[in-house]
This record gives sequence, C-alpha cells and structure tokens, in this order.
Amino acid sequence: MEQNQIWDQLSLDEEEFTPKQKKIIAAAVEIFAEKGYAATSTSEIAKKAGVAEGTIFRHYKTKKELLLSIVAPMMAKMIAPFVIKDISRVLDKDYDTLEDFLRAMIKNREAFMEKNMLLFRILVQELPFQKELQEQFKEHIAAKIYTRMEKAVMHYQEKGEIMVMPSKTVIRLFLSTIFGHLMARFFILSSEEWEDEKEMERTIQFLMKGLSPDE
Amino acid sequence: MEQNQIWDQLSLDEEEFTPKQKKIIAAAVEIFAEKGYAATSTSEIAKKAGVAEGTIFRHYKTKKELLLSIVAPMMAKMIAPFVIKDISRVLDKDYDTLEDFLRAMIKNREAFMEKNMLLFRILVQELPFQKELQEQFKEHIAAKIYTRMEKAVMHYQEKGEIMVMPSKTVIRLFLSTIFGHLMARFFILSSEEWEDEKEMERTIQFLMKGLSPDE
Amino acid sequence: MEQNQIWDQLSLDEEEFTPKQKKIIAAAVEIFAEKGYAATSTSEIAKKAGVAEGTIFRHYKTKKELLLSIVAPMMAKMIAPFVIKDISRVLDKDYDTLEDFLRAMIKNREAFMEKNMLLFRILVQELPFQKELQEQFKEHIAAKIYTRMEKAVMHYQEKGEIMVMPSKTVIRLFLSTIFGHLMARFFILSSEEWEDEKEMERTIQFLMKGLSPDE
Amino acid sequence: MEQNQIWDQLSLDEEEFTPKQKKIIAAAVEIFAEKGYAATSTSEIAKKAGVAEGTIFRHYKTKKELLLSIVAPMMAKMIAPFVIKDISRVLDKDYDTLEDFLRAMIKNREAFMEKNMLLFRILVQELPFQKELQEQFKEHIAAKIYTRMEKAVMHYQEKGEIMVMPSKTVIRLFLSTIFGHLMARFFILSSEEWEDEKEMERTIQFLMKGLSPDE
DNA sequence: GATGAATGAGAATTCATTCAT
DNA sequence: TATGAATGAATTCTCATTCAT
Repeated sequence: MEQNQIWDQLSLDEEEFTPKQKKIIAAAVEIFAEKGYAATSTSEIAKKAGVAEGTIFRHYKTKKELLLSIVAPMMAKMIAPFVIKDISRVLDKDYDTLEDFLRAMIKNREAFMEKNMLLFRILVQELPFQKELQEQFKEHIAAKIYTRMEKAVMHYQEKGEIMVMPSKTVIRLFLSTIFGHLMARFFILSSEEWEDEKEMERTIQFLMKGLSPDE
Repeated sequence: MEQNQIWDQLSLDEEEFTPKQKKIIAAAVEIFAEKGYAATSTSEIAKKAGVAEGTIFRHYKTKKELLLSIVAPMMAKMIAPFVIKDISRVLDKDYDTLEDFLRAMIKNREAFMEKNMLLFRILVQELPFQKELQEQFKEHIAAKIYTRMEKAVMHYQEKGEIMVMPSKTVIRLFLSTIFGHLMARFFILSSEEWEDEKEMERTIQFLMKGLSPDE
Repeated sequence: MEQNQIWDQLSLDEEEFTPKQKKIIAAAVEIFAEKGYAATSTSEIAKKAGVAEGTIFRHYKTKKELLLSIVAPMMAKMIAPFVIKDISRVLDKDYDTLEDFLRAMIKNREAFMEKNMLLFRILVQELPFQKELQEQFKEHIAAKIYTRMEKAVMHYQEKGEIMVMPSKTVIRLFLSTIFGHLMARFFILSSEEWEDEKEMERTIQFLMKGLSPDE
Repeated sequence: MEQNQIWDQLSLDEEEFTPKQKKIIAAAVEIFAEKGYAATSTSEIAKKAGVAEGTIFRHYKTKKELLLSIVAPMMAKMIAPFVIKDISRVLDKDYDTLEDFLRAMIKNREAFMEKNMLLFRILVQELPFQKELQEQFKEHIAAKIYTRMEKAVMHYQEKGEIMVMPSKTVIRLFLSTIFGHLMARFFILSSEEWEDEKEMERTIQFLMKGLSPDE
C-alpha cells in the first residue's frame, strides 16, 4: 500500500506534520498491520521510514503513543457517518425504506474500509490487548454508534419493517452480518471469489428477511 | 480460570506430560489469552507456572513452539463435531428441520466455547500474526468445516428450507451470525445483559427467516 | 598490552570508529587472545571496554561478526609484504643472494609479529574452528603467499642457491622453519632464553644449508 | 572416524569402562576435535553418544574433567617412544647414523599421528586455553622429550653429524621441521597432494643438511 | 549405573528510550 | 528538527550440573 493512501486514511495532510513524521506514521501503519504492535520494533519502523531511531521519539514520547496517535483519529472517522450531517441523511430522513437504509449503510462501510483497511486491521487486532483502545472504543465509538443505531432500529420498528425485539439484539444481528460481510470481502476472499454487487444484495436480503416482522 | 479447566480444554491428561509441563501450559494459556503471544515473556510464564525459566525450554525448543503446541490441538478439537459421529447426528439424520439443526449447532458451539474460551481467544487473536496458524487453519479447519457445511446447506436447500443461493454465501451469512452470537455472549456482554435461551431463539429465528426461500 | 598498540595493529585510526567502538575492539582482541573466542562472553568484553553490553551489538550484529571484523583486516595485513612494493624489494630485485632474502624475510615477519602478536594468536587459535576464517585464509592469504613464494623459490633455484625440488616442498620446509622460529621467540621462550641476533643467524644458516643444492 | 579407532587411540579397552562411558569418550573426542572444547555442549556429547545427559556427570564430575581424562593419557602416549624401551632403540644404540635416527623418528611420529589424529588435534587446539594442559605438557611432556632429545643431539654432535650449536636451537629447528611435516601431511594437504615416501626423504635430507657441520 | 526432568546462572541479543551534538 | 551513539533492562535461549527415581 502506498503512503499516499495511508495518508489519505488519516486525512492528516492539513495538520502540521513534518515530512519525516509522515513517513514514520506511514511506516508504522504498515508494520503494525502486518506484524502487530507488540511484535514491531521502533527500529524497524525507523528503518522503513528512512529516519533515525531518535526521530520517532522526538514526535512521540513512547511507542504506545505512536500507536494511539494512529488509531485514535481513525476511530473518530469510524463514527463520522453516525454523528455528522451524514447521519441525517443515513438515519433520519432520506432513507424511507429499510432496504435503502441498509444499502446505504453497507456501501458507506465498504467505502470506509476501502480507505482504511490497514488502520481498521490494526484497530481490530490491537483492541483485545490495549486497554486504552478498549476504553476509547467503548466510550466514544460503541456508545455513540449504539445510540444512533438504536434510534434507527426503533424508527424502522415503528414503521413495521423490523420485528419487535430488543434493539440490542437487532443491532447485534445487524452488526454481525455487516462485520462478516466486510471481513469476507476485505480480508478473507480474493476479489475473484467475490461478486461485489450480488453479495451486497444477498446480504441486504438476508438482513431484511431475517429482521422482518412475522406476518 | 482454574488449571483443571484449561487442562480439560486440551484434553491431554492421558498423554505423558510432566506436572511442571502441565503448569507451564496452563500458565501460558492464561497469559497468552490476556496479553497476546508477542507481549508475553517466557519469564512471566515461568513465574506464573512456578517453574524455572529453563524448564520451559526443556519441553519446547522455542516460545513459538509452545504457542503452537497449545493452539494446534485445540484446532483439531474445533472440527471434531464436523468430522466424527457427531456429524451424522448434527448434519445428516436426526435433524429433520433446519430449525433443529441450527439449534443443535448453536448449542454445540456454545458448549465448545464454554470449555475452550481462552484457547479460542488465543486462536482468534494470533491468527492474524502467525503464518503457521493460518496455514494449519486453512488446510485443516476451514477446508473441512466448509466441506461439511456445504453438504448441510445443499441438503436443506433441497428440502426447500434454505433459499437458492451459492452455498458459499449461505455459509458466510451463517457463520457471521454464529460468530457474532458467540462473541456477544462470551466476550462482549456480561451475563446479566444476556438472556441465554431467548437470545438463542432470536438468533435461530433470524437465521431461519433470513435464509428462507422467498415464497 | 596497551590499547594504542592494538590499535596500531589494526591501523584503523583513520576510519570512522566511535571511541567506544575502539575500546570494544581493543578489549575483544585482548580477551579473545587470552581465552579464545568461544570462551569469551560479550559481557566480559563490555566490562573490560567500559561500555554497555548493548553497545557492542550496535556496532556488530553478532559476536562472530566482531571476531571477523578483527581478524579479517589483519589477514590482509599479513600478506602486505607479499603483494605491495615490499615484494619488489623482498622478492625481486634487491636481494641478490638467498641469504639476504631470508634475513629480510625473517626480520620482516618478526617486525610483523611484534606489532600483531595478539591478533596473530587469535588467528592461529581460531583458524581450526571458524569455517569463515578458513575460507578467507585459503582464498586470500594462502593462495597469494604461495604464488609469490613459488616465484622466489624458482628464482633462487635458477640461481643455483636452492636445490631442485618441488617448490611446494621448499615452501613447506621454509614456512615450517619460520613459523617455528616465530613461535619459539614470541610464544614459547622468554626473552632471556632467546638471543635474538644469534638465533636468527642460526635459522638462516639452517635454511640455507638445508635447502642448498647437493654439490 | 569410527569408534574402534578412537578407542584404540586411548588404548583403554582393558580398564573398567562401561559401554556407555566408552561411547561418551568416543563422542567427546570427535566433537571436541571438530568444534573445540568451549564450543561443545555436554548435551551434544550425550546425544551423539546415545546416553542421557546425566550419565556423563556420573563418570566425570565436570566437563573439564572429561576433557582432561581424554587428553592426559594421550600425552602420556606421546612420550612413550622417548621413555620406554623404544628409547634404547631410537635414541641409543641401533641408529648409528643420524639419517637412520631421523627416519625412525619421523616414521614413528607418523605412525603415532595416524592413530591419534583426533586426540592430537584436541591437544594442539586446547593447549593455548587450558592452563592444566599447559602445565601437564610442560612438566611431563616437554621436559621429558627435551631431556632425551638433548642426549641424542649431543650424541650426534660428538659423532660429528650435527654442527656445534646450542642443543636447544637444534631441537627447535628439528621439532619445527617435524611438526611442519606432520601438519602438512595430516591436516593441510590431501593424500593426492602428498607423496609419502618422497616427502619423508626430502624432510630427512633437509634436516641432515641443515644441521650438518660446516666442513 | 543410568536416566532425564529440573534448575538457575549466564549467554547472546533486542529494544524502547535518552541525550549530546 | 533530526541524528545516531549509547544505554541498561529485559528477552529468548543455552548449558553445566544436580537429584529423585
């Protein structure tokens, strides 16, 4: 993966980053994703970034700070569609039918993954180990997403498109399916094995039917 | 988690293991599960096991060999229900209806998780990093499970209980849902938040409806 | 032996070596010479050099690399008199008589040993164990020295000062005598037991007569 | 090299050695000769000998004791020709001429090397490192050999076959030549490169002429 | 006598971090 | 800001040796 792309993922161009710092982040993202945080040495990052070992610690007090500085902003981006104007579009008005909503949701998440694959990988891989990430994730991500999702679920339940069931359960089933869809597409299956449009429709139909009220 | 339980997980009592060796494995399982393989030091394992550090290396040439010696047999156990007599029970004869099949499957996997939580955690956590595990997993686990599942899917498709759809997709949707179910129950939600019977029924209903043929 | 002298042996002053690195080399030379490579620990070297153990590995990836970095350049120096201008002086023109040649040779080797005793000791001691050294020695040292010596032998054979005999044998006899001379002087006998000038003349006479043509 | 031969070298069959002990010695000799004492681990010896690690220490309190138990008796054998009846044959009566004496000496040493190559190698390789060996060597070997040699030198000087020169020097020149001869034959040159009979004659001639009195 | 599990001291090497330049 | 030499604690692993069986 080229630097540009990683950089795009963090969308940090505008902020004041020295060129060296950018290289450090790019290198760290790649190696963290491949070998995991704990198995990555700062010297390896420095070498790949083409900077001196000390330079990393000029910008980040510790190795862990480097990790967090990488993952934290991507967590923020993860919830973007749930909190900003997008939300009005995705969750409130535009999507009259559940089907439209689901399709928009999946497409949105696919687009996100396309841009953030490595970062997402790091997040998923390190979440079990890094207490700090877990807390950030619970407080800022899970909670917010859950709140918004709950609204949407209740909305479509009122409209009679989702069966009556605790929203917690609906969200669990929904997220399992989406997560499985994304994993299959981005991490497990090769592109030849995956017919994008068709699989998306199948996932949508599965969710629609699975969540539909009993007649 | 007590040693006995871990031991039970590996079901290795019968083989010739030194008492010290058993302690080493028990300690390693716990710490690997909690902090991850890379972040676990052999000295930590030794201390927890109440053993000299050298003793670990008398039994396992390297730290990685210790990891593999722990995870490999549990992978074998993972597919047991898919390959032995159970399979006849689960996949072939007894379960006339899809619902029975799903219920049996979920219960079976829940029982498995109950006994193998830590080991399963290690497997899931290390799979992204350990090439050896990935290969073992692909060759011995994924392939076998997939083959058996495919049979079952086609069986219920013929019976008209599952819609016509590539079995690969059915399996993906099915496994996503099961995996999500197990993660929620064992790793995410506390026991108070989880009504076992009800959630199981909801998962089953979701799968049944989601996979049912369009009338 | 003082550092300066060792340093002089390697004649590496000019190259960019950290002061610490120089200390490491000096310490390593002394201990390797005394106890042998295998019996020398890096911690011992570090202590003697007044350096942290990690510092050694900043400059040399492995302990063996340290050994080679010490012995390799001295092997180069060993053949200097056989390949550079000295050769013209020693082997080609100036030394009309065999006696002059032998005397120059022995004096030259004695001077070399005076400066490189420790390094020479390491070379001789480790040669039986280190495959890398053996190869370097065969390819770069033995081959070159042999080639030049062969020329000189044939030269003096043509002049009738050395008997007709395979040059390989002459060289063997010659080197045995020189080596024995140097060992006696530098490693076996104390200075009181050794009358420098006289022993040199005796060695020369022994060689002259031993190699002289039958009348 | 086969065990029998090594065993023959030590000529220890008669003494009470358990079969395991014999295997240990045989294995140790081979590995010590190849990798050196310091670089050889007792576990390696045990494995090669096909015994348990502990067994070695049942017979030898320490690893060093094992080394000494191997080298010491071979040192004794080294001087055999100088101390027992052989001596009368070699040094006193039979050999009227220097030439006969030299030829007998070289042949004897060649025969010795043929039987004791590995042990000799160990001795030479470890002598620089093992103080105990050095002392044993100086006291028991060097001293005795020197004494006997001195007698012989004086004998042939009186007969006018060796020039007048300190016997110490004669011995040095003589041993250098013999040692070089043996090294070339046994350790440096391959058998195709070495014409046994001829090289022996050349060595003898070289010594004879080199040591002969000036007319 | 023989075993081999166990030990703990120490080996080589790694690594995050510091600091003078 | 950037460097990279230096550090020392920690890490993986080795090894001679012990000891209960």
